[in-house]
Amino acid sequence: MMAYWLFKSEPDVFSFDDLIAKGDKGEQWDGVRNYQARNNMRAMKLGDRGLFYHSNIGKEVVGICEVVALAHPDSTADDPKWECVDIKAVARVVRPVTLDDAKVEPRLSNMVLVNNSRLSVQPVADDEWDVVLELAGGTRAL
DNA sequence: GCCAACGTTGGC
DNA sequence: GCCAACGTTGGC
Repeated sequence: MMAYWLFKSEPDVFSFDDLIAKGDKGEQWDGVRNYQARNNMRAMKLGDRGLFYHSNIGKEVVGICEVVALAHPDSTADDPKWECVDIKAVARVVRPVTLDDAKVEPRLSNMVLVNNSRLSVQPVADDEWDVVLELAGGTRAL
């Protein structure tokens, strides 16, 4: 049974377009040094889907990604306790869903994005996922 | 660029 | 094991 997540990235460091450029192999989601975020990645299964969110610039969900490798040690960390999954880009959203959109949508009032803006890898509830995609007007192929 | 919120570190 | 100090994130 598929779970949903949200991956946050500063687009001037690593954007959704950068992930698209990595192709089907995707890219390891390295650099996470937060236990909650790491634990979320440990809980991910192959095929789980995620919202790709641009923080700071845009502050919006711009695309959908998929987990293509289970959690493994982060090659950029000196300590093997830091793990990460690999993700690849799957689709763009038709219309980006901004943080403001999420804040004013009552059905998203419990969303982690709205309530804990600092967590960089977050779980997304099934119904929240549906609402976000509805606000996005669906997805389109890459 | 500021600062609030949060997480981590380290002294006690 | 508490908590003050510090560092980082990310919205504004």
